[in-house]
Amino acid sequence: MTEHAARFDPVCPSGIAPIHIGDKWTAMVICLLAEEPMRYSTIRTQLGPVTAKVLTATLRDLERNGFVARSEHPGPPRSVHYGLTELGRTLLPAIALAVGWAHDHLGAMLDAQESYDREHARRDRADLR
Amino acid sequence: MTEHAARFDPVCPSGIAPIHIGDKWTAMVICLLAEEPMRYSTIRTQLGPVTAKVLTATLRDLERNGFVARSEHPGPPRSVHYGLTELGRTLLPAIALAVGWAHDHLGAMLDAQESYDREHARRDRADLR
DNA sequence: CGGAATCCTCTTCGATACTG
DNA sequence: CAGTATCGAAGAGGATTCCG
Repeated sequence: MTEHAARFDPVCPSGIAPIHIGDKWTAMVICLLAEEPMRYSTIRTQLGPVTAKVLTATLRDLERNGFVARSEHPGPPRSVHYGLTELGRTLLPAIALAVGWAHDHLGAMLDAQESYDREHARRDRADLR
Repeated sequence: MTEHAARFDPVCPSGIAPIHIGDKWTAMVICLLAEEPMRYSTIRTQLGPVTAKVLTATLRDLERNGFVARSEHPGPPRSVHYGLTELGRTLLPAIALAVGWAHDHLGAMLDAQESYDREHARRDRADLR
């Protein structure tokens, strides 16, 4: 079954959680490519709101680090496929750990933030007098 | 035995590796506090080249997330201690995984970078003609 | 001693428009 | 289709100075 819509929640915890892989879109790209090699425009569609510039920069960085391999098929219409390398697969446990941590402890972290912010809002109001 | 000099290699891989915990100094602070609670100035000395502003921001963020607890002992001279909470300790496996990954695969990643850069330096020179 | 205030630079991300 | 070029906004991190 082929998915044609974005597959990542816009409020996905990857921006909130304290464990990060690469930069903003890196972990999501790796997760996509872990299933199967994929062409540029497919990655773009699946990710949702990422600009071509940023996606290209992300893929270039992944390629430079040896995590993904790029293969160009001449056209027209031409297509460029990206796939995870063996080295790239070594990052999957790290992503799994990050997801697991978020599942287990993100709620506690958000509660702590709320308490902290509430406490310091009270202090700030008190400081005004 | 008390250490009075910085304990982190200035070229520590934590800035190069693709797995990050929090921001620049977060993982190192957590590693320090994992051994024992510590006062502000001790953390500062152990970390080495971190400014007061950035260390304070890092500790505030950790405190807000519920990862460290702050306890103030009035003076003079006053002292403020920071210690890991139970929630904070849940991040230790993530740090261990990051360190383990770097130990196992960082060399391969750096080799890939070198090949990539060499390859693209050749291409760039060729493109000039 | 443990910060806070201010100023600065560098990088990251996104929006937009254009191209082989 | 798979990018590149340019611009601008925002935040992270550091240097410096001052404070209770």
